[in-house]
Amino acid sequence: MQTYIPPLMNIAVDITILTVRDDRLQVLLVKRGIEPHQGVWALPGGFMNNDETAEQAAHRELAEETGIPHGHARLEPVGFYTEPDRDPRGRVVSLSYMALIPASPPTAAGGDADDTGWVPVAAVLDGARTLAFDHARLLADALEHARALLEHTTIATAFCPPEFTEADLRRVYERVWDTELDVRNFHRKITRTEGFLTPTGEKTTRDGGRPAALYRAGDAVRLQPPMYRAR
Amino acid sequence: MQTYIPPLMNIAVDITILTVRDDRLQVLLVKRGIEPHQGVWALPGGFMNNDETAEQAAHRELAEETGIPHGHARLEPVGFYTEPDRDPRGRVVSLSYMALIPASPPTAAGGDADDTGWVPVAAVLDGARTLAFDHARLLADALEHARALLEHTTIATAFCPPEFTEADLRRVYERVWDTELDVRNFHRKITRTEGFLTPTGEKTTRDGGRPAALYRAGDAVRLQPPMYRAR
DNA sequence: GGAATAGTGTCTATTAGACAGTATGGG
DNA sequence: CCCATACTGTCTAATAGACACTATTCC
Repeated sequence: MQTYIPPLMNIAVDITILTVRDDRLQVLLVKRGIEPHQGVWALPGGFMNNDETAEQAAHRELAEETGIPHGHARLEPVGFYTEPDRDPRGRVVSLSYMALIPASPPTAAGGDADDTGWVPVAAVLDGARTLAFDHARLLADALEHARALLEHTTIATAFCPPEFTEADLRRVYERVWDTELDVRNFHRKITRTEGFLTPTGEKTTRDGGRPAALYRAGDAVRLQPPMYRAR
Repeated sequence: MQTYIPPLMNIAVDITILTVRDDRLQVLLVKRGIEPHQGVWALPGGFMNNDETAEQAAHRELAEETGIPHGHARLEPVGFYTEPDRDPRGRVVSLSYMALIPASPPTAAGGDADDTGWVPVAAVLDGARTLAFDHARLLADALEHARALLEHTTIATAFCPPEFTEADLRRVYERVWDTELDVRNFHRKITRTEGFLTPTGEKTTRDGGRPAALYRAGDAVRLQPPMYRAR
């Protein structure tokens, strides 16, 4: 029996960064600077180096391409993509991560603002905006993953700034699930789930309208029982 | 700017095959024939070839190592494992799949029976049985994935033979979740969930005891509302 | 007082959880 | 009749779903 030499392949990490901006769910994209698909929008990402984990690679690429500093996004693994012909350069397997971040962070503190932008997720899903490679599928899968996480975990607070109101949190659910929720039932659910919210005692200041109570994310990670999407 | 050459790596697929045998949850393992970890039990798997997807590679390795024919196991992707030092031979990224199969299939129709065996999952989790590489972690993650799938999908029928009884299905839940379920509440849940079960009209024949009605898996994939594990 | 936003209470319907007795077959 | 296994009904508790009014602040 002769020695078997296993094939070598490139491994990429691709990251779907989602946020709620302008009351719409948006995804952070970068314009590709090189072929293939030069000038086409794509998910941020890149090849994994030999001395790093996939998660470290994802954080590094995020910092390089979009200016999101290491550790500012809590990355959730989504899945892997292995079709042999998914990259015209040759065999590339992609590992996909997803993160939810609050609206309006510095989107390009280290990246190039011209080549980094928020795009409404709906524009990609309905085909109005084409992405490079199979990134539209990565995005769709990441979105479904995010939707499921909102049901079973308290991760929605990761979409919000450190201090947020009930309405902020509700808008996250509504825009990610693309639905409208009953204000009163939502209130009951999030306030009666132990550890979901920690009241700060502070209130918003604003022009017009009653000030809203501010909350911080609580300790709970699981949402049990879950928050249901439309049956 | 000089041309960037991305690192090349080996990609392995590893498969966690679970079944309920002898009223215990068991996992299909193979004894490694080569270094590293020669003679140690490991999950079936191997390196991905250049012209196949990860799922095709998983089916191929299953057939080669365990005799489970291509397509006889419905493979569910679980996740990826990328720590740089997880394989002493060098950089190997593993893609993990899981499948649930009925008890007592031919375990080694194409594999070597001496090197293929069922091991109680509990023996691995409690440390009584050591696995090669980080396969104990892959198994633990795959098990958690299976447990969650049982909650939200009708996949438990995949553990059962084509025709099965309520008791068969209940034992699957009980052994995967490692819990005891109330017979009556379980009956209500599975019979009132549209599309979970299709009655065949047949009954078991057996020595002693009332014959049980036989069912086939229904059309439904999602279990909505879910079947809850202990709160 | 008007505009804008925040914050809740109640009734009903569905489902889960707890619980024990009857039914059917073989010997 | 005894044994073994299958099958099911009811009451209660928890939670989701539907629904509308009051509260607070700014102008």
